[in-house]
Amino acid sequence: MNRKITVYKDTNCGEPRESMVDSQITVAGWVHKRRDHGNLIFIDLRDRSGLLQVVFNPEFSTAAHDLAQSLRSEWVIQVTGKVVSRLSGAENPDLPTGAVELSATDLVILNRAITPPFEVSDDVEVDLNTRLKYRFMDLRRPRMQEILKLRHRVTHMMWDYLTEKEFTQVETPILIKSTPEGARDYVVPSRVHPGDFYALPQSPQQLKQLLMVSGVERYFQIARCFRDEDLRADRQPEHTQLDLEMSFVHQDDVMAVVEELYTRIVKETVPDVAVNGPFVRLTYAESMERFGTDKPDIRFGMELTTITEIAATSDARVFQAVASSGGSIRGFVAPGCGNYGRRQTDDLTEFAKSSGAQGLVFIAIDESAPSIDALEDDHIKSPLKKFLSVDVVKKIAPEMGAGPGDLMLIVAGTDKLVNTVLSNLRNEMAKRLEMVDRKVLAFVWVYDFPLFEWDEDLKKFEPAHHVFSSPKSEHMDYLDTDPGKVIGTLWDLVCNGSEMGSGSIRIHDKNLQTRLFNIIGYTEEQISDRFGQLLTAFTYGAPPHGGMGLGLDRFVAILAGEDAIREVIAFPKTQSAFDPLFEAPSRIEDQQLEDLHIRVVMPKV
RNA sequence: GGUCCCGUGGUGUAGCGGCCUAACAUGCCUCCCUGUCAAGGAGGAGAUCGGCAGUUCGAAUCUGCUCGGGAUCGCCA
Repeated sequence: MNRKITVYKDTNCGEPRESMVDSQITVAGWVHKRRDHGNLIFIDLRDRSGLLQVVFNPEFSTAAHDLAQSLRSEWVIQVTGKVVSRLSGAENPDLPTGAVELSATDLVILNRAITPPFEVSDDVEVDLNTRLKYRFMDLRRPRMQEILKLRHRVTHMMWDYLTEKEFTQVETPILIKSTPEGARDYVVPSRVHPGDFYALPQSPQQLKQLLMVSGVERYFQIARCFRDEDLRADRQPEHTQLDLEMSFVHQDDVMAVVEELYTRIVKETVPDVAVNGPFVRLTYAESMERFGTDKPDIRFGMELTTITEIAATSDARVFQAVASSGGSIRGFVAPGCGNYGRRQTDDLTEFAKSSGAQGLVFIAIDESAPSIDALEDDHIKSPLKKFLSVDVVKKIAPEMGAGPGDLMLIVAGTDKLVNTVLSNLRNEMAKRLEMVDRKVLAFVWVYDFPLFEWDEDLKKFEPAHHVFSSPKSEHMDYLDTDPGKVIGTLWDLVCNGSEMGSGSIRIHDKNLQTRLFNIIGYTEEQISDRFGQLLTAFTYGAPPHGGMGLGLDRFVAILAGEDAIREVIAFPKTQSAFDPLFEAPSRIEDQQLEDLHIRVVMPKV
């Protein structure tokens, strides 16, 4: 053993094995646990590689043993000694190093620690505020170390793979210009230009398109993006995305790159998780029809069925009214839930209402029913039973694919509402019925999104995705006649029901881009102020190009099996966008404000 | 901005109108202990129950407001 990792240690705690018995080693790390037997002291020493049991025995070194008595949790020490086999029967099979231990001859205390706020261990549940306030301690936990390493591996593979594919990484500025559409900007005052502000980028969108005009051809960046919007489990004010853009490509070229990259990452980082290949492809229309959402979780069935016409033939007023007003009646089958009691169905109704539904219609088919054909009145349970004849149920059930013992869940209303409610309800039922296989990653490309969405409140078209996406060439005519019908060359990558990223083929023509801005109601002034640089660039020879922005935090969270992205971010913020460790945001000095030409006006209480 | 859940020694929980001058586990401190690894044994310190106001003879326990955390709707091109 003649190696040296650093001046402080030549071996990592997690390394010693039987084969190293009799070697003289020096390790350094944190006191994980001490067990003091008086004349014999055991220390579990921890570094990032794992745990090693160190024994202080006065027979080998009284000095080290005496000093070891003072050791406490989380002290930082350096120990030299000999690797020895453990006494027979004293091995610890739970520890990779459990067959051996370090018989200490020298102990150096590198630093002491006050009593930690919580134990550095995976099995203690600690209040989130405390964890974040002491994030430096929280990150010592093996699980958090593992996540940090996982995240590193993912970004490393992105660099490697994209480099292999001849992408160039380019950094774009963090101080850019506010373009106040979409999310709220984080804003930075300028000292040099009184009254003027920079904004932090919501994404490097315009910059990467400019890089395409610059002839970079293949660009990527692990880019930080900022949005001043309310937080969620899967949303932080700053998040990281894999941003990439390619010239001379069509949709399939971009998808191929991302699909290969993501598949490779999943296979290498979480080999025990199954990933579907090739990724499923669904048009937006098909996804909405079958799942009621543009981010379908396809790990389970329970797909939606439309029964507007059949349901309208029943005596149920709700159904008749919705059908005649152009709404839809849709539902899905919860298999084996025909025996749900009042409490369970009430619960589901409540859930549906919380998603915006007026109500939830369910039809339960008793499992004693011999078949749907032989269905009798007694076999049916439903709040609308009075209005649903056996004949109507006999038509609805086969249409929806329900059999004896099943529960049909039906919602009526506007298309949008029905889809929202049913897709939420479908995910909820999958959770309740434990139909979700956590060892599966089901990737879906959802493509052919409409370019615009009609905003009922503002009475105008809004970009459904973003303003730079190219309309399908065959839909150009609709731009003037019926913008709502225009399909864009834009797509999302979805995994297990969450959006992992979105991409599109961009517009590279000034006139077309201007037409789109006009459709969503931007004035000439707004266009030149916010997008002038891009439009100008387009007049100097812009190649056709397209690309994607892919959420890194969500991807790592999915790989790690975490629900909240804050678990995969080293220093995240709380739901009120506060950092308990630094206590940011905070007041600044009056002098700073003065330098920035800023006066603070506090809100009235 | 709305709705819901949570807030008790360092940490995690119990208590949910008087039995609480607040319990348990763990951590912490002192002492004992040569084979432990959830070490063990003996002893000890430590919270007025997020804050404020109210109801009540009496509040950790009920009510209102407020602060903080979380989930979610709005929002997030």
